[in-house]
Amino acid sequence: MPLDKAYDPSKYEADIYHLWEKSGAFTPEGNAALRAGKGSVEPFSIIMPPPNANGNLHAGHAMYLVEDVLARYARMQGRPTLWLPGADHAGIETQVVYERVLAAEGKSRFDLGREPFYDAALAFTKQNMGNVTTQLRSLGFSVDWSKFQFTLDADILTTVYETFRRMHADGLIYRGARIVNWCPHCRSSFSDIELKYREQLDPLYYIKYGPFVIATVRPETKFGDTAIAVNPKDDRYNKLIGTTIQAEDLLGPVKFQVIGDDFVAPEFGTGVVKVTPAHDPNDWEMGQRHHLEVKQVIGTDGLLTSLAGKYAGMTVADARAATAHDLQERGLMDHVDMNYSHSVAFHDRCGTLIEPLVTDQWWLKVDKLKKPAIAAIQSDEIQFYPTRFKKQAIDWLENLHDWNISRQNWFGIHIPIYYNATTDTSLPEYIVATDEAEAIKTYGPGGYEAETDVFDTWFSSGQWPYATLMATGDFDQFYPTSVMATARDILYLWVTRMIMFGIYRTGQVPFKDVYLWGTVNDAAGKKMSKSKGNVINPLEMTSKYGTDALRLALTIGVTPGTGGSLSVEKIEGYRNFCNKLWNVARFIIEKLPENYSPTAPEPKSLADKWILTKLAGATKQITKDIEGYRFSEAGQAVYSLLWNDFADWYIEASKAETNIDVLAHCLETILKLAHPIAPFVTEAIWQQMAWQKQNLIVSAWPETGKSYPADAKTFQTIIDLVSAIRIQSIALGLAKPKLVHSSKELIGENADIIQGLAKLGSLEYSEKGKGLAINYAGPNAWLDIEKSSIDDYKSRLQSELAEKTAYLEKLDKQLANDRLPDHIREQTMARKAEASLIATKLAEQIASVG
RNA sequence: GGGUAAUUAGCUCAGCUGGUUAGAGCGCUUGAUUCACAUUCAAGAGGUCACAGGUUCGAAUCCUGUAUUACCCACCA
Repeated sequence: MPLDKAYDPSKYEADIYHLWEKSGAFTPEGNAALRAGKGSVEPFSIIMPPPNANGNLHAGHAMYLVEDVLARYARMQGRPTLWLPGADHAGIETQVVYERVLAAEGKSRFDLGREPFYDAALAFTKQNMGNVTTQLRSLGFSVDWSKFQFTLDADILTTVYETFRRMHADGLIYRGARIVNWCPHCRSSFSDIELKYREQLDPLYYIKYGPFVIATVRPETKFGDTAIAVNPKDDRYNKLIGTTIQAEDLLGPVKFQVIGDDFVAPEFGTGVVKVTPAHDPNDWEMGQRHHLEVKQVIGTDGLLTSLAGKYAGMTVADARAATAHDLQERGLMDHVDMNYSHSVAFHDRCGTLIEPLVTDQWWLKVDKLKKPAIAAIQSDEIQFYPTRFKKQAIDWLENLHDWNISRQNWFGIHIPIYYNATTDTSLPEYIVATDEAEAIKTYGPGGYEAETDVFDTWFSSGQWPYATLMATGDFDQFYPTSVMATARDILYLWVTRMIMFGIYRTGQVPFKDVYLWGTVNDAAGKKMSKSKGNVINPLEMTSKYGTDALRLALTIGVTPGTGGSLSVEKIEGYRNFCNKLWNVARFIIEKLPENYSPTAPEPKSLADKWILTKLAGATKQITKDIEGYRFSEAGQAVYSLLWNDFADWYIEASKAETNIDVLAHCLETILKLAHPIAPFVTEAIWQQMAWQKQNLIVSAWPETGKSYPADAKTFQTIIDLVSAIRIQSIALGLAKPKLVHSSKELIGENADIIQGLAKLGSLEYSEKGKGLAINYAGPNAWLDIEKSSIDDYKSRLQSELAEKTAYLEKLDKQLANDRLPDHIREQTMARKAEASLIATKLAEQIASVG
C-alpha cells in the first residue's frame, strides 16, 4: 500500500499507542529479547510525578516527555525499564475544586459533614482520573499502566502510616500549639511554601497607647496585645523597659508591660511595637522570649472572638474599619499614613488572606532527617541537573525548621492517631493506630476519639518513590530509582522531602539523579496564564499538529532548568520535520523491491561513505547527549542529520547513483535515533518496513558504525563545489550551465551526481580552463560563460578576494604566535591552505578578466 | 535585603571543558513546480555576542564591577 503524500498523525497515533501497550513494551519485560545473552543489565526506573487526578494536563506536564525520552532510550538499550505512572488526590486543591462543585448546587462541605464530604470528593476524583490518564496516553508516554498508583490507594496508605508510626516511635513526632499560617476559608494551617505574597497598599494607623504612639496596619488585633516593645538601644524609650504603662483603649483602660527586644527597629514607624503573640509570627517569637500571655482575638473561622468585646463576631476587615473609626472618634488616633505598601500572604490554592493563628498541630522534627539528606546531596550521591540546584537544595534543607505536617482540611489522609476519651488518666493521652480495632485494644469500645486532622499532602507524596515501588512489588529491583525529573518549582516542596523520607525509611537515596525543568513560557518568553490569555493547550496542539511535533518543540531549544518558550509556529516547524521524515521514508520504501530484506550496507560511492560517516558521528553524539540530559542537542543533531545531511545531500545524490542498502540502513538508524523524542512518526514508518520483525519501541539502540573520514572529506569537497556552482549560477542568472573541469578523478567520476545536484547542463573535461572559475577549495573547475558576463561579476570577485585576504592575515597573525598549541596550529594551517587556494583562484580570475 | 540565572540576528533561543570567518528555527527578500516532500527546494539580507575593566598568545565563553530583566527565598509593626 503506497504511503500518503503527507504524514497525518491523527491517522496513526491512537493505533500505535495501542500496539505498544498491547505488545507489553511498556513493562520491564517488554524488551527482554534485547537482553538475551547480554548478562546482567542494570535496571532503569523513573517514578512519574503524579499529576492532579482532577486536573487537565497543561504544557508543564508535556515536559514529562523528558522521562519518556529516557525510558525509551533505556528500553532500546535492553535495560529492564520501569516508568511508573500515578495520580495525586491533591488534597486541598481537590477540596477547593469540589467545594465549587457543591457551591454550584447551593451547598457547602458543612452541609455534607466530614465523612460524606470525603467520600464524595474521593468518588469525584476517581471519576475524573480517567481524563488525566487518557491525556497522558495521548502524549505518547510509555508508562507501565499495570503499575499505576493513586495516592489514596490502600497500599500507599499502609506505607505512609508505617512511616508515621516509625517516626513517632523514634521520637520525631510531637504535638504542640504554635503560630501557624491559617487559611480561614480552608480552615486549615499551611506551610510557608504554600503561601503566595502580594504587595499591596494598606493604611498604616498611628495609634495612641498611653505615652506611646504606635504604627500598625492591624488595629483590630489590639485586643490581643499583651505587651509594648521597644529596642533596648533606643535612648528615647529604653528607660521605660520593665515598667508598666496605663492606656485608654476602646474597651476601657488597659495595662501593658514594656519589654526590650532587638527585633524592634527604632527607625521604623515610631520605634514602638504593640505585641500580639497570637496573631503575628514575630510577636509570637517575642512572646516566647518574654513569656507573654497569648490572647486569641481571631478565631479559626476568621471572626473576632469574645475577647474583642463589642467587635466580637466581626470579620477581620469589618473589625479593622470599625476599630479605626472608633479610635479616630475617641481621639486615640494620632494620624494615618495612606501610602504604606507591604506584602501580604495569601493561600496559594484558594487565594484567601492568611491569618497567623495559634493552634494545636502535629510537628515533625527535621534535624535528624535533613542531615543525611544534605550529606547525600553534598557528596553527589544524588546529582542535580543543572548543577546549580545542588546548592539551592542544600541551603533550603539547612534552614529547614520543624515541619507542621497536620492540616485541618477534609480531603486528605487522616493522621493515624486516636485520643483517650475515657476518664482514665492512666491511659496514654493518644496512641498511633491505623484503625479502630487497635484503639479499642487500648481504650476499650467507645473510649477513644479519632484525630480529624489530615497529613500535609507533601508528607505522603514525599514518600512516593518507595511507597509506589513497595506497592507494586518492584522495590527490590528498581529502588533507588534512576532519575527524578520534575518541575523546578517543586524542588523544595517535593524533591528535598523525598530525599529526607527516602533515606529515613529505606536507608538509601530515592533517586540517583535529579533533572529539573522550568516553566514553559509563551512565544514571547512570558509565563503562560489564563488571565493573559496566552495559554497553549498541549492536547489541542497534539491533535492539530501531532504529538511528535509538540514533543520536538519542547525538546529542541529548551535548556535544563530554564523554561522553554512554546509557540504554534514552533510546533508547526516540527510538524514539518515529521512530514519530512515521512517523505524521506516514502521515497526510500518506494524504491525498495517488493520482498526487500536488508543486507549489511556495503558503501560503494563517496556519498555512501560520507553519509555513513555522518551517521556514525551523529549516533555517537546523540547517545552522549541523551546520557548527559542534553535533550536539546540530541534533538538538534537528529534534525540536522535527517534534513541537512540525509535529505538535502545523500538522497539527492542517490537519485544519480542508488545504493538501496545504505538508504535503508540510514533510514532505519535515523528512525531509532529519533524515536525517543518523536515516537509516533518513527514507529508509523517502521511499521511500513515489511522486513522488521519487532516494533521500533523495542528495537536495539544503534551502535556507532564505521567511519570513513578521508572519503567523507572528499565528498565534502563535492558538496562545496556544488554549493559554489549554485551560488555563482544564481548570481549570474544561469540556467543549466556547462561546467568545464580539469579533474578526471573527483569531478569526472562523480559527474552525474554533480550535474544533478548543481543542475548543470553538461560537464566537460579540459586541461585548460575557460569562463568563470568556481570559487571553492578543490580541483579547478569553471562555468563556461562569455567573458563579458564575467566583467559584471568582477566587483564581486574583488570583494571576495578582499575578504579572503583579510582572513589570511588573521590566520597568519595567529600562526606567528609561538605559544600556539600544536593541534590548534594544525587546524589553522589547514584553514590557511584552503583559504589561500581560493584566494589564488580569485586573483587569477580577476587578472584574466583584466 | 539575600540568592540564582539571563542579556548573542527583527522574534524565540543554541553555543558543553577558552582557539569555528559566531549558529539554528521562525520571520523577511529573491528565484524555482513532471520526476519523496510547497508541511518543499535553492539562494540572500541581517549580529561592535548588554556595558566597562581584567586574566590569557588568544575571550561570546573565565574573573571583577555596572546596568537591565526574570525567577526563588527572607522580611516588612
